[in-house]
Amino acid sequence: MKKVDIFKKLRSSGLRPTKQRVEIAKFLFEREKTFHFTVESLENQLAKKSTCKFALATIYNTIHAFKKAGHLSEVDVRGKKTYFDTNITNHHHFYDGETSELIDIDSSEVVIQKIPKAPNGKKIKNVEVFINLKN
Amino acid sequence: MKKVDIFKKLRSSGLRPTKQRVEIAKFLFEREKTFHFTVESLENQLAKKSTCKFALATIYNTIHAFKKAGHLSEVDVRGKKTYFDTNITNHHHFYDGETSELIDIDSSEVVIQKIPKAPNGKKIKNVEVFINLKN
DNA sequence: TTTTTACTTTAGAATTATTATAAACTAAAT
DNA sequence: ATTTAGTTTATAATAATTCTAAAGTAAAAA
Repeated sequence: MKKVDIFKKLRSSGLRPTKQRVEIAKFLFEREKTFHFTVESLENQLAKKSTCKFALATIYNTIHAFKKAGHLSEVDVRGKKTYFDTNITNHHHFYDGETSELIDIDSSEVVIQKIPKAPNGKKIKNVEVFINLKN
Repeated sequence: MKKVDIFKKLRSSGLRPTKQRVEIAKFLFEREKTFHFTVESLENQLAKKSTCKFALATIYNTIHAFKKAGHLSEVDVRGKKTYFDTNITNHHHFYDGETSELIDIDSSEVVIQKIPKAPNGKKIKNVEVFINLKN
């Protein structure tokens, strides 16, 4: 992902490209593969990688703006912390309860043959499959 | 569910049948259909239905013991509160984000044709399907 | 029974993740 | 250069949950 795209992501999220936000955006989007993170893990890694400081509130605000703009998705995981995913395509997850680790499953890896129809007046937004793992 | 079964549930969860615990167990298990609840909703309903008082800690402790013993399951839902389910069979859920409502889907209503194999050294514990709803 | 022991309840404090606030700061428009 | 509108930050507030320690209760022992 190029610098230009980082700026595009920020603008399309309604965010001015400040030092902190550019660093966050680069950290999230300037990589080959998508990944999962929590605000806590993001804070730790930013603290290591970057020279400037980040208030927690800044990280929360930025992440939420990205999410609202569709550049990040949130993953349903049991537990206290919220998990985010830079993979915004339709996909599924393995979840390893022992390590609290999430692993992406490509949409094509799961085929659902039968599904109930939505209840009265509701429509199906999307279908998410969680495969819980054990040792 | 008979009184005897309530006591069985308590004992198998390692809990002495105290007044509070019996009331909680009756409220959860003495009904025709399974249902979903949060600790907050449970507290409210117990306060209405019952004569005795319940400390929050008692509700949390009791629920956790039931869960540990397999008499309750926890549902993965995005959000702050934890949802519990008295349906402990393998099943799936509709989730209505607008009303925060969970609806059970019987296992037989969903047929999965293809699924990836578990990663290195791990096994599949179970597969949960979430159908997110919109209006 | 009574006594003893181990487990329980409870109110309130502590913790954890997250969100709100308001003062100092900075980017962009004028 | 100055103004304006948006930002960062430290800290306070909130919300769900867990911990704690004192007072209470069920079950076991005598």
